[in-house]
Order: sequence, then C-alpha cells, then structure tokens
Amino acid sequence: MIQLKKEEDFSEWYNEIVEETGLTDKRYPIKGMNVWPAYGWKTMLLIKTAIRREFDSRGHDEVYFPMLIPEDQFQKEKEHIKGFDAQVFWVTKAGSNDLDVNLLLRPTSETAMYPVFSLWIRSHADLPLRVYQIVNTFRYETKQTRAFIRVREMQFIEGHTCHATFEEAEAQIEEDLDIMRSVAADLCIPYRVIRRIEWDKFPGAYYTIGVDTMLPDGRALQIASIHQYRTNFSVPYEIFFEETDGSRKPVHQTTYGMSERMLGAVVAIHGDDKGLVMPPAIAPIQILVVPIPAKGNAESIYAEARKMAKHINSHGLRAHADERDIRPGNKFYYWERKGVPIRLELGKREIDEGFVTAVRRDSGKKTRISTSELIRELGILLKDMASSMLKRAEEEVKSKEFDVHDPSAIKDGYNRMQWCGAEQCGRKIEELSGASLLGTVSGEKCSGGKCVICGTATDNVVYVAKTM
RNA sequence: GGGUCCGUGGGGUAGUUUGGUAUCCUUCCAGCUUUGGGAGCUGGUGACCCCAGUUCAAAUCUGGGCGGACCCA
Repeated sequence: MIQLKKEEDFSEWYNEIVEETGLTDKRYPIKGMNVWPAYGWKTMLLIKTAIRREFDSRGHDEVYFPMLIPEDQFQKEKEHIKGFDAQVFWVTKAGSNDLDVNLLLRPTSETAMYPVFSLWIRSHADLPLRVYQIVNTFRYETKQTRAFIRVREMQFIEGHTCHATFEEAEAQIEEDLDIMRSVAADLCIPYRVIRRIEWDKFPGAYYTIGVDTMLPDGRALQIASIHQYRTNFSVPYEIFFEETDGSRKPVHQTTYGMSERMLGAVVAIHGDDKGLVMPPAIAPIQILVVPIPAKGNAESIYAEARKMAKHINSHGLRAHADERDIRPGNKFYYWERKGVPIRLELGKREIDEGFVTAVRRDSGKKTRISTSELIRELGILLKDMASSMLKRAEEEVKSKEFDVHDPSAIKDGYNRMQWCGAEQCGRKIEELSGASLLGTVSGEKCSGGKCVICGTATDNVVYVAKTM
C-alpha cells in the first residue's frame, strides 16, 4: 500500500513507489546496484526499444563493445581521465594473481570504442560511421544513490559517430535532437535543450548539450546528453581518414547518451498518490481486462475476459486479463498502483449489452465502449491519454519557470537570469543561490539586461536550478 | 577528511533506558467462503547484521567488524 503523498514528501514518495510497484528491488547488498524485477525491466526494455527504433530508422547500427577497458587505453585523452578518475571501478586481479595491465569497468565507452574505430576507418568512404550500443556502465557514485537517478550500475544507451567535417558532426547533433523529440513524446515528458557552460561540459568534449527535465520538487534532472568532440578524441586515439585529395585527417566525433534516468523521470513526473501512471508507449501492460464474475457464471466471464485480451493482443496492443481469484476491487487498486493506462471491466451487464467499461488511469474517467469498436476506441483512448499526460506535465513545468534578478532569491524550478558569461560571476551565482548553472538555451536572449553579479550589460540568459 | 544516528520475519514496527516467554500491522501459503472499488473466518511459513567478550542468562551491556541514513568541510 502506498502511504506517502507525492506533494508532501516527494523524495520519500519516490523511494516508496519504485519498490512498491515492482520497478526495482533495492535490497541487493551493494549500494547503488539494484535488481530489476520483471515489471521494471519490461518497462526499461520498452524504453530501449523505442530508442533503438529511432536510431535504426535513421541508419545507425547497433554494436557491442566489451565491458572491460585496459588502463593504458583509457588514459589517452587527458581531460576525460581527469573527469572519471574518482568514479572508476578497477579490476586488478585474476584469481590470486595481479594483472599486468589493470582493467576498468566502462564508465562510458569512448575509450573502449575509439582504438577500434581507428582500425575500422581508413578512408572518407568509411564515413560517416554511426553506431550505438545499449549496455550497462559503472560509476562509483559517492553521494547518496537513488533508484534510476543516481546509481553505480547504469542502463545506458550511447550513440557514437565519426564524420569527415565539423559541419557534418553538427548536422548529426541536429538529428540527435530529432531523436530526442520522438523519445520524449513516447515518455510524455517535457524537456529543455540546454548548452552546458564551459566548466560543466563532459570531460573531453568541445561542447556539451544537456537535455534536462523538471521534477515535481523543482529540481532539474539531466536525462540525456549530446557531445560535440570535434577532434579531441580522434587525435589521441588516432582515428584518421584519407581524404579524396590524399591528405590524412582526424575525424570529427559526436556522442549521444541516454539512460535509465528516463524511467526515473517518468515515475517522478507522471506518478500520483495512487501509484505510477505509465505512458502508453512504454507501459508493459497497456490494457488490463478485469472480469467481474457473478453467481453461477464466473467461469464463462473469465473466459470472455481471456478472449478479449487475446483479441486485443492480436492487434498489436499489450493487454492482460487478470484471472486471479481475488475480488475485482483488489485488482483495480493493484493495477492502478502499477500505472496500467486503461482498465476494461467486463461483467454480465457488459456481455449482455455488447460493450465494455473503460477507465483511464490518468483521469479516472469512465467510458462505455461498444465491443465492435473496441480496437479502434482503445487506440484513440491511448493516444488521448498520452497527449493529456504530456500537456499536464508541460503545464506543471510552466508553473516552475521564473525570471530572477537576485541569485540569492531563487525558487524551486528553472530560474532564468542574466549573466555576463564570466566564470567568476557564474561561480558567484552558484554560491549565492546554492544551485547550479545549467547553461544557456539557443535563441533565448534578453536585450538591455545586466549581469546579476557584476552589472555589465549583457543579453545572455542563463538557466539556474537545483539538480538531482 | 570530521561528526551524529540507525541495523528485529519479504515490507513497516514494539521491545533496548532497567538483561529473562520477541509485539502488532502488512505481505505470502493452505482451506472454507466470497466476488460491480482493498471481504471474512480458521490454520500456517517466516526475524533480533556478523564476530568476540561480560553473565546462570544478551535483541538489550562492552569491544571490533560489516552495512545503511544524515550533518559538516
């Protein structure tokens, strides 16, 4: 039973709900490494499938690289090592013998892939190279861990590309943002594309774009990141190609990372006091059929429910008939907690009159659907539900956006303020606000403004928020 | 790096000050019974983080370890 209220204590509510609903099991005895029970894993797989579809349809190829990386290979790009050094898990022994070369568990896969890219890429004809992999990565988080949001073993989707020119790499980043639009639409979550400030970019990147979403407690959560590497990695890792004129040039690279944080965002943004609310696209069960037995004909009603679920499944929707021998009301609560988008109630009344009662998880609204129109109507309901989930979430974010002039008076949410761009002033903003500079949004300027710290005239607008 | 608090069935807890039969709720299993929003009854499974010490006796006291939460730098 879910005891806590989302609005009263978001943090505790989140912790309770992810375990109560079978998304995760945190009892595994290593901090930040949790078990994925079936319901959570199915949901994560559906998120991965949605992302895979976007990559595949745009001509990216799925690959798999090993989880262990040799120490010397890891150390070629200096900024990169510095950024990850404190978070690396090491493998230093095989049996009781020390290894000649220590191995590390990938915290991300640049340094696993790039030496191989240098073998794969010989000429301009090998470009662009566009691959991705869906793997687990390891980072030794020292702060408090939290299911899906800060973990030590992470479900990670990473796209890596190599191009002949900077412009082509830039075009790739535009395509990445396209992918983001589709994925976010499946998850029904609003997001902002924010260019990270210089000292917060990914270790080794030329620049970093963060994709942030806003959680109900007013903290920003990065759910994806896109990096322009330029030739920062290709030079040390010797990924060169031969141009048409015979010259040898380093490739331009980008990466695109997404993770299980997307599931965390879905839980946090859509969940309510009754439990999860699953976006239809990633709901392991989209439609639940509950038979309502009456005296004497329980068996036949169960059979009807089973038949109905099978019929829906045959049309490509994910349906399930709950035939457990418990009372219907108990089933209602059980599946509401798990966030199933649509519940169909099927009893004697429905069967006699040729309809089903449908109940939407997001609004609780009941409708009668004629059995002959079932598949078409379910499609419409799921679509409607997805769009109203996104709309509600967007409105909530809108109520958490503020233009702020005094860094010491920030609010929970996105705080936009004017900033001259100097690191010194940026650090001061963070110090006074106790929040982080997320970065700048393309096209958002404020003419005639002054830096909130030094007063220098600037049209630059920076986003400031507390982060998870 | 410094400090505070906490480890009791699957989950949540009482008991610890003052050593002596481990409490209640929930979950789970079986049977009966019931089924249009968490039914009821009966029965059952299941726990004191680990090691050492003190003691006739340790969940309780002492020491060490492991694990977790939080605060400060």
